[in-house]
Amino acid sequence: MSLRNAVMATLLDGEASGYDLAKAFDASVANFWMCTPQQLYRELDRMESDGLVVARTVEQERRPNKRLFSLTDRGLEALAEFTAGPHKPTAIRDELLVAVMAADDNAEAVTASIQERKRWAEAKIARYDRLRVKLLGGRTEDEYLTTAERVGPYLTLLRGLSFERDNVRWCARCLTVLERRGARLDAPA
Amino acid sequence: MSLRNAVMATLLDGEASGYDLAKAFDASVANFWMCTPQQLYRELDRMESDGLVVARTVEQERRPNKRLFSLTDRGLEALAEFTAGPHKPTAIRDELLVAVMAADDNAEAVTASIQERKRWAEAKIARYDRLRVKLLGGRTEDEYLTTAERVGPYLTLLRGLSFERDNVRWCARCLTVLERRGARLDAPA
DNA sequence: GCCACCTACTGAACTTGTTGACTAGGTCGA
DNA sequence: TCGACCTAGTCAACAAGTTCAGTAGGTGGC
Repeated sequence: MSLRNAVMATLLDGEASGYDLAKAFDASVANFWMCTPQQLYRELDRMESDGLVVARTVEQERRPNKRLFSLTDRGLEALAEFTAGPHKPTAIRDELLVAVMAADDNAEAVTASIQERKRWAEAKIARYDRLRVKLLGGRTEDEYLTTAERVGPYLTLLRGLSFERDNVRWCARCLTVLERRGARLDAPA
Repeated sequence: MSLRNAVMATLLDGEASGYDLAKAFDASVANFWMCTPQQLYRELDRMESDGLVVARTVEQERRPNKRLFSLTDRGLEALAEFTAGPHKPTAIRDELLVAVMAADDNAEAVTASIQERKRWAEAKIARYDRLRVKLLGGRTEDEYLTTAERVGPYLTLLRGLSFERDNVRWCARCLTVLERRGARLDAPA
């Protein structure tokens, strides 16, 4: 029931197609609300029939037509109601952490997975940094935060950034620990 | 399909009832794998019929009977297969972040939510710290990490700890930013 | 000139996850 | 002795999420 709110918050940036939303989610919303494109398309249909968004079809040449969605007043209202209300605690699902919990029986494989995650987090940091620079648009952060119309998307981006940086640090720590234990097991003093 | 792996990783600590698992999840696994008790009970039944766990019923006086589950060899194998394999990227769902993304239209309410989240994260840090002290059992971290039989659960605990500390920092930052903007809007120089 | 990826979706089947209510006795504090 | 919370679950209904496949033309590189 709450994917809609993430969609509406994204539509505050202006009208977008399902496809646009999928890209936007992939680029930054995924940090706090993961979903597949299929979910978006389905949810957008429902939201339209609930009157939260309206679609306008844009015919395109040499490309499939697209439907651009934008928020209605009802949508804005629903979003405001959501932001006012209480929020469920963070729900995380991370298979790597499950694997780490069981790592002691399979240290090598898990080590490889941690290394991969570390690289992946580093790549994500680079992408977020680029997005950040783009959002700031030449202003300093301080200028931006006091003068920009909206700071919400910037604040969520900061959360994603620090989450991934934290990930990198934690991965490094795990690697050190597992490596040392590996050495100890190979040559137990 | 992957809740089972979280359950099996938890059962490495020894046999447990559905109720015990629910508590264990609540205390620490929830950081990387959220689930409701109902999910656990249902999944345990399925795992039993798949031969990954065995149950032994313990009759109790003055208390409902319980079924203690433990890993079978098949379960251990399945877990090893999982830890070896590739892992899906982290999936996060956080309503507060959705609200923050839309915060610019409703700063006061969102500010309150952020404050609440901050307090909640601080409480969680305190609980994790207690768990950590308990796990260490008087040893220094270094001693523990080189000598303990299993370090997996400790490493995941560290991830939870740093996640919540990061949460607290981010909340504080958001509050500062929103407060300053609030002041600016009330008295626009 | 072929392969791979991009735009922009749609559909159906299936698996997971959530919510609420119910059972039933025990313990603990005011 | 009353209400609140703890142990230890079960059941049913519903909502949400995942997976796989398909459509169909366009663009870009080697």
